[in-house]
Amino acid sequence: MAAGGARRTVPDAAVARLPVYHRCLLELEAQGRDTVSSEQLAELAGVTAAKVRKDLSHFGSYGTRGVGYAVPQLILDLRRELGLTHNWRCVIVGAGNLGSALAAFGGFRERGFEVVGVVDVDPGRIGREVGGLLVGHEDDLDRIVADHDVAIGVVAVPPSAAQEAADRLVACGVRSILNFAPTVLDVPEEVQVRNVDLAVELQILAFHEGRRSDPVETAAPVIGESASA
Amino acid sequence: MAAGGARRTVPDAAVARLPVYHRCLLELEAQGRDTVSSEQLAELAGVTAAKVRKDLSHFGSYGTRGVGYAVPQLILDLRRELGLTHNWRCVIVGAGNLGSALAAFGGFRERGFEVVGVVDVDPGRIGREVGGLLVGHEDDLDRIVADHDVAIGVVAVPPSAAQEAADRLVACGVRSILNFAPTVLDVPEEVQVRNVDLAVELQILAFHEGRRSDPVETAAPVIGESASA
DNA sequence: AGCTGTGAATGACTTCACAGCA
DNA sequence: TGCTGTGAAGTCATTCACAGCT
Repeated sequence: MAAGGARRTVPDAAVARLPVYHRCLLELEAQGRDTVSSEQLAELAGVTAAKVRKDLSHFGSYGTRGVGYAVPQLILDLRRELGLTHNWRCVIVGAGNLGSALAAFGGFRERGFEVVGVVDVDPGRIGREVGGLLVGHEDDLDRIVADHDVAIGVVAVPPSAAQEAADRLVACGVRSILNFAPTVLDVPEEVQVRNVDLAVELQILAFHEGRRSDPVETAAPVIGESASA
Repeated sequence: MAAGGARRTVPDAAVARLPVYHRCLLELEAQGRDTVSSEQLAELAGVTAAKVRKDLSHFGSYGTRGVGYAVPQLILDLRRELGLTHNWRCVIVGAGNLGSALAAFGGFRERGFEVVGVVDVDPGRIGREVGGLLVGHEDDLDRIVADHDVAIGVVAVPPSAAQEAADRLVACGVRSILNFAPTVLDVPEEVQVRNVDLAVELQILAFHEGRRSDPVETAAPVIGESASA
């Protein structure tokens, strides 16, 4: 918890936005822009200008007053801060629809992540090729993680198998897990988990959608719209 | 955002957790449990007991003191609150790896969502079958949305095509979009967007992984990603 | 002038702690 | 007794507003 850790403490909310800034800056760079103001970057990232400035100030990346931020420099700073100066190796557990789609997704490599293995327990899937990799057996996990110094495990199995998949990853020494299974994983404290539950995302949309003037048989009728950025 | 209605104003952070409670309760129900305490539900959902109680209190779902919450009743309350009393129709734009995986993903239907169409612009994909549906042309979008009263559009196209896909959905009358493209969509104020950028999730993991001395456990769903701009 | 960086103010969310009911 | 529901306190995050550099 409060164990004396890193000096620079960046709020979680800010951390979640840094990758978005990074993405926007790459676009700007591709367009040949060499400076950008907090307001312009905010527009691109879909946030407020004050947020951009405060977020960037957290790790002391200084812009130039009267001008803005130097795009290439800021990209470097963000890359360093996000640990993207080297590629992170990932392994995907589960070669079903989602796991295969993730393995084949080209967007990872160019953003600093390399999928070095895909494993499954289903013999019908083992040996197939997805995204240029052969699907291995789950027992190969240990070797794959060790051989490639894998840092991140992706859980893309059905919920009933998710905990076991996580246990295996943890046993192999993986300390960061991206979990697509609709289950809360039980892992040791030093392992960080991020959950992406697609149905949850849809349900959140549905919640807001339901509070418009929707023909759902709810007790309360139309109530003031939300929204406004 | 989320200025909120007059009466029941549920904080965004709480809304993001309701689907998780709902999911856990379904598990409990399947196990035959008929009551659950805030502490037990918290354990399952990976949050604190106080959070559970406060979240549930927001929409006046009353438990029984000394006992806990009645599982079936609470499921009904959550279903009503989340607007899951009827199925939501969704359409997926983009029949690439991800779009196909989403279309074939069985987990949606059982959680209240039905994919009624998948469209693409690539002639090579049109006509193929994914998840029991034939991939249609993007020009069919209008008809699909109208015919099935689609409420939610899923953008699963490359970033360069995402804005156009969103524009089309909006033009068809869709007011809720789940965006998997790594781009900030520009949509009218009344349209709500939730972004899921897989590379961003990995980058957030990498950030924490990069600060080795200070492990962090993160289990919170992504909030603040929803836009209304 | 233009725009960043930042304390101070505001607002949102979480946790505490306990009264009150079953 | 056990557990919920909830004000109050505390923590975290966002916005404001302006000093200060270019």
